[in-house]
Amino acid sequence: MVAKTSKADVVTDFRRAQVIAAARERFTKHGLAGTTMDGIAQAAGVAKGTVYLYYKSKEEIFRQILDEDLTTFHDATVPPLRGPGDIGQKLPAFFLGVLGFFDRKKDFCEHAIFEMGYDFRKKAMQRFEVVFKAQVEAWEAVLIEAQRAGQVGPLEPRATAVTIVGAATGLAKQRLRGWTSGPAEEVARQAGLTFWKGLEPK
Amino acid sequence: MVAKTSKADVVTDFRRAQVIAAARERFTKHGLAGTTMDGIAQAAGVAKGTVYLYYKSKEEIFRQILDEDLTTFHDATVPPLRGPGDIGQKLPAFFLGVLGFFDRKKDFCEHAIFEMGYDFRKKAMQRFEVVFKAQVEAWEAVLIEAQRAGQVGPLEPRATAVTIVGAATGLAKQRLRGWTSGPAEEVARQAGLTFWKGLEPK
Amino acid sequence: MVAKTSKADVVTDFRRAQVIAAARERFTKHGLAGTTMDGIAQAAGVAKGTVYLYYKSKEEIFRQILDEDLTTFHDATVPPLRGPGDIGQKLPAFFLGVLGFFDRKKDFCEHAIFEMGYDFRKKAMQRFEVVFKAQVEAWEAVLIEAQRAGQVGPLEPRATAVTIVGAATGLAKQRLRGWTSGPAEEVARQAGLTFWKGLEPK
Amino acid sequence: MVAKTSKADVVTDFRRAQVIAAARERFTKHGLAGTTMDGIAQAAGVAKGTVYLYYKSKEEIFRQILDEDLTTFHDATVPPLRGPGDIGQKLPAFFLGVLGFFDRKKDFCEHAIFEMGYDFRKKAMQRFEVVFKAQVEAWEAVLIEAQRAGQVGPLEPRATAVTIVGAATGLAKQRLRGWTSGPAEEVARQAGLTFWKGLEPK
DNA sequence: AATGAATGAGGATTCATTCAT
DNA sequence: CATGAATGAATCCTCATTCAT
Repeated sequence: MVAKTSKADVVTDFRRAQVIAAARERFTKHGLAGTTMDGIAQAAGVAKGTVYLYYKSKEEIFRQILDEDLTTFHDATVPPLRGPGDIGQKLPAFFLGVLGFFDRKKDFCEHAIFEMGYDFRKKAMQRFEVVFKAQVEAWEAVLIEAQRAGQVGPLEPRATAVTIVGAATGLAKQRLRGWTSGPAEEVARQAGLTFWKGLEPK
Repeated sequence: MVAKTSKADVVTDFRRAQVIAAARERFTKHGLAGTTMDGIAQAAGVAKGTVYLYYKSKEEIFRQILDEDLTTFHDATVPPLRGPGDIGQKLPAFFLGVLGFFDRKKDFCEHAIFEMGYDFRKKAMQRFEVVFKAQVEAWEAVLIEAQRAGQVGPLEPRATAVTIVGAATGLAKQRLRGWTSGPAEEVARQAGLTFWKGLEPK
Repeated sequence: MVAKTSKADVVTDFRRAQVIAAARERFTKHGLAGTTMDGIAQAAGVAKGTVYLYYKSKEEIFRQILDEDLTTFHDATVPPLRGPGDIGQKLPAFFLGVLGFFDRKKDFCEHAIFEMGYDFRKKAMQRFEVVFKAQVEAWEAVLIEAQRAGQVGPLEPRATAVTIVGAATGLAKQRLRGWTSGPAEEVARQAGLTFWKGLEPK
Repeated sequence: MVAKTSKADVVTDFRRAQVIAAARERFTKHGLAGTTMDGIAQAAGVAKGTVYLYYKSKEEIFRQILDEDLTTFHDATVPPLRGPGDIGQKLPAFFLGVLGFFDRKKDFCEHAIFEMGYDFRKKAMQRFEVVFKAQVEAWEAVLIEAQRAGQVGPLEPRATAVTIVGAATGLAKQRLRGWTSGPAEEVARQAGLTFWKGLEPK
């Protein structure tokens, strides 16, 4: 039997997308605390009550946006590490993935990541953690493999993986703050080089 | 003649410290928005009105904590870069400074850095920016000098400085999240090595 | 096509009237400072938040009441002076207009006129001033015209106008205080006579 | 035995005067509600607690000022009516007394008279009432006497007295508002004339 | 399904008054 | 007597959530 998408489902999907888009815009502009359900409803062009038909609380809306973005983030950074290519290629690619994501989501992340309450953040961060851990593990695997192949020196793989991932998000955050301005590609290349070649003169 | 501290001054200092300590604890547990003046007062063991005798608003309390911490942060990370020592020493020292600061201020920074409202954050971030910029500039100077002395290869100093500073805060943030657990010294050493030696085999 | 009043408009009008009526009552009983939004809401039989749906602050409510009453006041006293009739008729009519207004608005005016805060009053008084000035000017015109027609003696029109207007409000205020009790008509007639005939024996 | 004024009494009197003077200034500038005990204490150059040593509440301070001023007001307006002189002299003299009082106390009255809360005003107004009633009665006596002597026409004495007193305070209030600016003497003379001669041509 | 009016708990801030020193 | 730190009740206003239409 063929999966059937009823008219109701279409409407529901449409409304949810409408609300999410509006909420993203508001969270972006005003932060989590500064965003009101009124604001979201208005931006979505529906009545406040309607928002509650599709999401049962402000938190749920926020969580969904976070979920979506984290999935995007994961997909942009982890799978490539599992593919072919040597570290010299994977380093800048990874940095670019991270920087690119934050550049694109700049608006939202600017507030979103940083503005949640206690319990709320705890849950949100667990989700972030999953992605970061996946990145660290992917890098760890890459480094172990590279060591086996003699492509890198005798560094501790776990610690190095953490350093790389930390550096990537650190750079991204600095870009969010506007402290680094060049094109993401150039920054990613440069950072990749620093890690790959080190600072020591040859 | 010796500077004289009146009894009133002592009490004032004591109360302010009391309030700041309490506020730090509350901001830590509940975030900026989640912290109430009632909560701060209670944690400080005084009446709500008393808090207002020493700070005229929640924002002022927050700002003071931020100021204190930023000064500490700056002093722990920038001056050492200006002192003697080669990059191989300065790298882990710098990482340790950053990690150590966030480890110690973990409580407060956890929320503080990331939770302020729109306009509010703008101002707060300008203060953070000052410290980060100072770090970047100090590193840039170190790298230029090192290049002149032939101690490092032909990397672009500014971009490299940004990478180092970004990496340091990135690592610190990961520790805040509990994603890296070892002693700060070890992490700093490891990260320093990665930057210094690079990943390439010799 | 006939102007259409939507149901929403009707409800809005009703609520606003409800709030204004309640506020009038509270201001009357407790004065401006002594009236709380809770009190107004309660008197209006709605929740506090509801009041804020229709007026965005206590001040706005107060201002609206003031505006309404000042318009009424102006219309009851100034236009008649511009119509036909000699001073002997206009005097008691004017007194009656002023007394009647304060009698009717007794409740509110009792406090309203006299109880606003510093800056606030300044603005409110400018509005009052407009009405009083209009009265004075209307009287001045009446007196000048009457002099031209030889109906009054050689008094200074401006000063006399001020005296008449001052006397009218003074009388009204005494009634508010309960110091004069007779019917407004009689008081107005009597005062009109005093001004018209003077105290001197013929 | 001679009344002895102990040193304590002198200090007490001094302090009370100090507080009253300061309070007058603050009430004048900021109104009743806008004046804080802190402000009064500061203006008096004593500590807040000290104010409470001499007056047990803000209301009591206010009441005392009112009492003082009302006594002044009474003495400036009522006794002269009982002295010799015809109505033609007493009218401008009375107007001048009223205007002069309000001119001098302008600062304080501006707020004081008009800003008290419900119960508070009730009491305050009873005191005002006493003075106004005394004025009305004094005028009534003057008019009755004058009628007996054939100096005025057949007007109703009570109503006329009310009109005169109302006019006087009305004029005074207009001056407080700044709507009449000339010298008090001239305004009083003018108003006296209007009442004495009436508006009718002779 | 959609609406948006109504709700009321919650929070920052003020200030008259008290009381230990 | 004098002080001024401490108190906490009181008030204005916001906004997430509900529910009758």
